[in-house]
Amino acid sequence: MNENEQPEMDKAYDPQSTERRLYDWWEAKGFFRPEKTIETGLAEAGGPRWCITMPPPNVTGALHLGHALTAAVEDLMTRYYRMRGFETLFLPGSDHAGIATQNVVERELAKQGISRYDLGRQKFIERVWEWKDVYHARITEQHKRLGISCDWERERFTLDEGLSHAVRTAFVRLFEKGLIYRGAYLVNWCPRCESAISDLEAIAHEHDDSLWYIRYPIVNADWGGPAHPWGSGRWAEGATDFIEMATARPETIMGDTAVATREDHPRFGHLIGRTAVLPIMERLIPIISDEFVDPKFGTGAVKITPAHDPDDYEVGLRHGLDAPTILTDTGKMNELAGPYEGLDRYDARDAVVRDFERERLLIKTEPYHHSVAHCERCHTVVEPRISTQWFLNVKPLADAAIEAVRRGETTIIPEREERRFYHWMENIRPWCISRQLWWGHRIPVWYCDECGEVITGMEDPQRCPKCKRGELGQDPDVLDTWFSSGLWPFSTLGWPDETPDMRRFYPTDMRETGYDILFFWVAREMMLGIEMTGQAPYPMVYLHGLVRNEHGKKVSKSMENIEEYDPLNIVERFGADALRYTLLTSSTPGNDMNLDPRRLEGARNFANKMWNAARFVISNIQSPTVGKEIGDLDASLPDRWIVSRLHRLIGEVTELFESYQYGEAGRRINDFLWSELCDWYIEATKIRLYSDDKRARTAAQRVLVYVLDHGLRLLHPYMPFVTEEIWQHLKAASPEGESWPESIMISPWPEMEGARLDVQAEGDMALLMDLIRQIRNARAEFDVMPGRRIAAIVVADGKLPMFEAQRALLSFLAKVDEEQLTLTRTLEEKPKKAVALVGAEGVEAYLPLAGLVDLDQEIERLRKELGETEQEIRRAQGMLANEGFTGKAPEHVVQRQRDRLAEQEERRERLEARLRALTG
RNA sequence: GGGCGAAUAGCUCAGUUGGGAGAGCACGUCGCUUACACCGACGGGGUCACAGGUUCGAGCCCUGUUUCGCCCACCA
Repeated sequence: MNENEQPEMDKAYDPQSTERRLYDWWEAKGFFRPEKTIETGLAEAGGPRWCITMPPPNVTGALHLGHALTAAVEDLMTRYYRMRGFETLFLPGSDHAGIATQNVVERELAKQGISRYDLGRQKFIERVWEWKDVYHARITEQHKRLGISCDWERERFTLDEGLSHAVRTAFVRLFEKGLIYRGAYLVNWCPRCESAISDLEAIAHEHDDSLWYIRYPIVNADWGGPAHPWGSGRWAEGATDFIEMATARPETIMGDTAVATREDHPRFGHLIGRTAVLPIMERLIPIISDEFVDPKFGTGAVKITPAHDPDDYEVGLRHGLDAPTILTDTGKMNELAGPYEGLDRYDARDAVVRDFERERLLIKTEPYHHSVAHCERCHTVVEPRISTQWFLNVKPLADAAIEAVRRGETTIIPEREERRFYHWMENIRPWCISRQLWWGHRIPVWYCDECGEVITGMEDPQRCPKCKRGELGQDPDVLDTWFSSGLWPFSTLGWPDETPDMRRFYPTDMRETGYDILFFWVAREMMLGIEMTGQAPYPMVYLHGLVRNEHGKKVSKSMENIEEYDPLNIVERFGADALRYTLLTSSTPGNDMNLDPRRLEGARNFANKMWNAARFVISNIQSPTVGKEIGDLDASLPDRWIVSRLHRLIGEVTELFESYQYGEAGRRINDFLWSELCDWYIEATKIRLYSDDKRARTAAQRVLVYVLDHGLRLLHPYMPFVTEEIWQHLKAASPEGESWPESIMISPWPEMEGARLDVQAEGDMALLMDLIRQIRNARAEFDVMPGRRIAAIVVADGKLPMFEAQRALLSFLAKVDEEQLTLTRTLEEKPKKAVALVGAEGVEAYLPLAGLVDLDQEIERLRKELGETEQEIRRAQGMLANEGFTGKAPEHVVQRQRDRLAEQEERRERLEARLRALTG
C-alpha cells in the first residue's frame, strides 16, 4: 500500500487523517469478504469458517453508544477469527423497525401539521422509504467510521426482496401447520398508534391515580330499576340494596357485564346470584362468584369488564359473559358507551365520576399508586381491548428452543441469562403478530368478499379458489417487525433457497447483542430458526450490557450533554480506536458499563503511545546494519526476556479470547505493550542501538520488529486503524517486510510457542529490574540530581556473571557511572557512608552518595524496611506453623510460603547486619 | 409480589477453579534524557457495604441485612 505511505511519521498519531483512508483501502481490497480470506491463503477453502450476522439497527435515526459497543465486540470477534484462519463472514444489515420508524416519520409529518391519513397509505409508505434511504446511509457511514470489517456486498434490509420472500415463506409454512391463526382476543392496544402491540411492547410505569369506590343498585322487591334518567340525580332513587366496589377505571363501566365477589364475603357473599342494574346503561348484570377476587382488596367485590381488562377477560370466559367493546381505535368512547359516546377516554372518566357523584353512587375517592402499561414507542397509555388479530402459537416452538439450550446446543453467556430465557419461554403466550400499521411486511392473506374464504400462499391469488366469484382483498395489516428479525440469521443467507452462503454459513456461530433484547429478538430467532431450518441458528449467544454515562445514568436524548456520548463525536475527538478500546475494556460480559470520558482519553493516549513506540523502532531500523540473511544472533538478556514475555502474553490472550474475556485480554495487551515493551525493553535497546556494535544493533533491531509486529497483531482486533497504520510503516521499513501479508488484518494470529518461554531470562531480568528500581528509588529519596551519574557497588553473589553481562545496561537505566560501578561476588569491607539496597537471591548494592551527610536518614530507612520484612516473616511463619495449612493446602502453595519465608529471612539478616554496621 | 445484578483507592472500573489487594485518571515530588509532556522516574492512598457462617485460609463460597439499579408479574 505504497500509495498510503507517508515518508515521515508525525510526532503525534492523528486518527482523523488515517481512519477513513484505511477503511476505504480495506474495503476496496475486499479484505472484509470471506472469499478474500481464501484468496490470500489466510483461510483454507473448505476449512473452518466463522459467521456472525449483525443485529440490524433500526433505520429510525443515528447510532448510539449501544450500537458502537455491539459493533466493537462483533468486529473484535470477526477480526480475531479471520486472523485465526477461519473463512470469516460478518454480515451487516438494518431493520425496517415497523412501529418505531412509522412513529418517527409520523412525528416528522406532524411538524408540518399533517397526518399519515392526509397522505394515504401509498404516499405515506413512499415517505418512509425516503426516510429510510437517508438514515440507512447515515448508519452505514457511522458503522464504517467505527471500522467494522463486515461484508457490505452481502448487506441486507428486512424489507428487501429476498427477506420479504423469506417472511412470506415462514408465514405460509406456519399457517399451513396451523400455528398461525386469526381470532378475537384481548390484546394490548395503543390508541395513538391505532394498533395492537405485543406484551413485550407494553411497558409498565408507576402512576399516581385515584381509586374510586362506587356502588351499583341491586334489583329487589322494593326496586326494579331506575325511574329517572341518568344524570338527573334521581337515577337510583328508591334502591335499597347495593354492591360496592373499587375501580381505577370508571370509564369502562359501560362495558361491565357482571360484578364478582366471593361466597365467603361477609357483606356481599349473600348477593351472589342476584342481579344488579348497571348504572348509565341500565343493563341487568349478574353478581357472580370467582376465585380471582381478593376479599381483602378494595371492597372485596369487582366490576367485570371482559373487553377491557385481562383478569376480567378470563372471568368472562369462565362465566360465559358478554364482552362489549366500548372504545374506538383512537381511545374514544364508541356507540356502546351510551351518553359518553364520542368522549376521549379520560374525559369520559371525569364525566362518569362526576355523574356517579351526582347520583350518590360514588362512595369515596382514594389516592392510588399503581403501574400502568404504556406503548413502548409513543408512551401512550395502552388499553387492553378485544380485537381481531393474527397470532402465532409459539408454545411448541418455545419448547424446542428451551430444549436446544438445555441440551447445550446453544449456550448463553453470561449464564444467568439462560435462566431468564427459560423463565420467559416457559411462560410464553401466543404472540400477536399483526399490527395495524402501514410500514412493514403486509400479511399475505386475502379474503373473499363473497364466500369469506381465507387465502394464503406463495403466490398472490387472482381469484377465490372456493367460490371463484368474489372480489379478493388483502388483509390491510402488517407483521410485527420482530417476525422478520426472527428470521435474520438465515433469511440474510438466502433462505429459503439452498444458496451457497446458506450451505456454507448456516448455522451461524454467534449471536452478540444487548441483554435487553433477549426476549424480543434472540428468543424469536431461536424459535423460528429451529422451526424453519431444524437447527438452532447459532451455538453461542453473547450478551453485553448497556452503556451509561459515567454516573450510571442511562444515556438518553434528553440529556443536556448528550453530544458527549454521541459515538461520532467521540470518534472525531479521540478516534474510533480509542472508542472501541474503551468500550471493549470497560466492562465484563452482561454487566452495564458507565462510560467515563477519561477512559477515552487514556485509550487515545495508548494509541499515541504505540504510534511513538513504532516511530522509535522504525527510525532505528531505517538502514539496517545487516539484512535478514544473517543467521541467529546471540540474544541478550533483554531480548530473551521480552520474547518470552510476548509468548507468554500470546498464550494468555488467546486463552482469554477463547473464553470470551475480551476486557481482561485487552488490558493485558496494554500492560505488556506499555509497561514491558515501552518502559523497559525499548529503553533497554537504546544502549545497543546507539552503539557501534553492529551485531548487537542488529539483534536489537530484529527483536524490536518481531515484538512490535506480534504485539500489534494482538492489539489489532481492538484498535484496527492505528495498528494497521503502524504495521504498514513497519512493513515498509523492515527488511523482511516484503514477505509480510498485505495488511495486518489478514496476517495470522500469533501462535504461542511454548518452547520459547524462557524462565531463566524472566527471572534474571526481574532481578535486574528490581535493582534498577531500588536505585532509582534511593536516588529520589536522597534527592540526587536527576542528571548525575553516581557510583555503585553491586554484590552479586551467584548472579555475578549475569550482572557483568548487563553492566552497561544497569549503568544506563539506573544512571550509574559505569567507571564507578563495581561488580563483585562478595564484599568484606562494606562502605559505611552509603545507601544499602537489598535485593533477592543474595544481591546487594551500595550507593556511596556524596550528598549522604546524614546517616540517620539511612538508618531510619533501613529500620522501616526491616520492620516490613519482619512483618512478612511473621506472616509466613504463622502460616507454616499452622498444621491445618501445611497439611491441607496444595503443595505448591505451601512451598511458595517456604520460599518467601527463606527469602525474607535472608533479607532480614542483611538488613540487620547493615544496621549493626551503621549504628556500631 | 417474585427474581437478578451491583456495592473494592478521591473518581471510573478489573480481580473465573478460595492461597501475599490491581489499573487508568486524580493527587504529591522530580524531570523539556535525540519515540512519545496524548510523556518519563519515584511515591502516598483501600477493616474489598454490613453482620454472621463454612474453611488451615474468604474480595471470591453459604445465610441474613442495608443501599442503588434492572427484569418479570392479571390484584380491581
